[in-house]
Amino acid sequence: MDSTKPDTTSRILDVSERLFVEHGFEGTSLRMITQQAGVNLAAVNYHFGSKDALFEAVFLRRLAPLITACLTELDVLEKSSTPTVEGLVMSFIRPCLMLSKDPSRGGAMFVRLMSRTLVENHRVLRDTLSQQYSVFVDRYNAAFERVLPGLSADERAWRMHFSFSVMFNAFAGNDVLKIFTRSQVVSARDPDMIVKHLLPYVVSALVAPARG
Amino acid sequence: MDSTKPDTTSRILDVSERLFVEHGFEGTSLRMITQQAGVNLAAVNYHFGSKDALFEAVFLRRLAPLITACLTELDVLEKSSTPTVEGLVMSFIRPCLMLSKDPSRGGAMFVRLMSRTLVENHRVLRDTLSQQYSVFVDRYNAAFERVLPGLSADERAWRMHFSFSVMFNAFAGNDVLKIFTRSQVVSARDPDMIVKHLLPYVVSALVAPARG
DNA sequence: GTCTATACCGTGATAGAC
DNA sequence: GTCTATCACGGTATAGAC
Repeated sequence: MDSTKPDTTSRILDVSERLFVEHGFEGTSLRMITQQAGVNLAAVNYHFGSKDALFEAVFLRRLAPLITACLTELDVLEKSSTPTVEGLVMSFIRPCLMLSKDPSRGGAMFVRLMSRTLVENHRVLRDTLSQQYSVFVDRYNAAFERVLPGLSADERAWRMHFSFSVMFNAFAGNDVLKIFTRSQVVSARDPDMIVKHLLPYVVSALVAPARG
Repeated sequence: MDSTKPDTTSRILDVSERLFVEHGFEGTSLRMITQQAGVNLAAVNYHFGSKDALFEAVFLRRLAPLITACLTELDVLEKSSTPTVEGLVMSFIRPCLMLSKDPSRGGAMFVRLMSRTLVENHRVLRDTLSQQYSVFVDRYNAAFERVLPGLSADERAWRMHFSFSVMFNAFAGNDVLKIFTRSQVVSARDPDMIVKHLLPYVVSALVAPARG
């Protein structure tokens, strides 16, 4: 029918991404995917092995370039002038914002799906991610050690843990208890908000003097 | 068989709580619950209406007293000496820690389930919670306004939003990317960690001077 | 009112024909 | 590679016994 028809695997990936973003993992059935992709129900299990593995494939297709972008930002930062805490945090935030502005790579909704999945520590990605991207972890750990020399390794680890936690939560846009922001229905996914409120919050906590 | 046999509704509630904590919402089937509770499969839908409503009942049974405990802490705080930011944050943390040490009310695992559910903005509780506990929101909003007079309503709202976000995430113990704490397998649910690292982190970010 | 047995439909997965 | 048929399991609804 359609002359521009990619192969089965690609069609499944594209349709799945859209549906996972719209309805979440549990809310998307293999029958929805295969129907909209115009392929047979069994095709998913043939090409990917399982629904879990399909989700992992959809996820990693976007995450891998994002990780690379962050590492590139780190490279630039470390080779230029003296790095700052704010610059370091932005080296993570900026690629996330750029991805969220690029509909061809999933756009804002995918950033939200990604953050939600990470925050929720989704069963499907638990083991895969934490091991595959140890480079990312090591690089940021070393970078923060340089800009926060006054902190012990423990203290620095905890502050980084909390910081990434609150940033991913902001990207996920879950609003926790939907509290405290009642006056304005402003979304935590808004890029302006991130630069204006999230960045200062995280930086303040990171640079606070160590307690004796 | 068992002479001390509560009524059907209570047995379902108790068994459900344990299974939800152990296996999560999706991982717990009605057939598991009814089998272990020694009741018929249809009993859940008869007494609660649906699996969703059952989860809500399990959840609210523990959350309502927790909210009350927080409000009581706020009462004490406001009537005594001048309240501090640290005292205010502890008025929320302390009841959570006490609940986590009381196995008869669900214990640490329930605090984790609660936090996970809130962080994940679970479908089942989205609407119920945010409306039912507006008192909680208003009280903390007013309390923070007193101890952070230098902030605009917007700025204060965002900082509170981020702070509760990072605290619930810590209680949920998801470890985000399982990063930065590799040396020690310490858990974010550990009470000592909370007082030692989480509290200072949040307080630092809250009390940071407003940017002109 | 309470409880039981059973049927219904949608889910992910899989074996086997083509 | 693809398709059909079938499976076990999930939440839910209901008729009917007590």
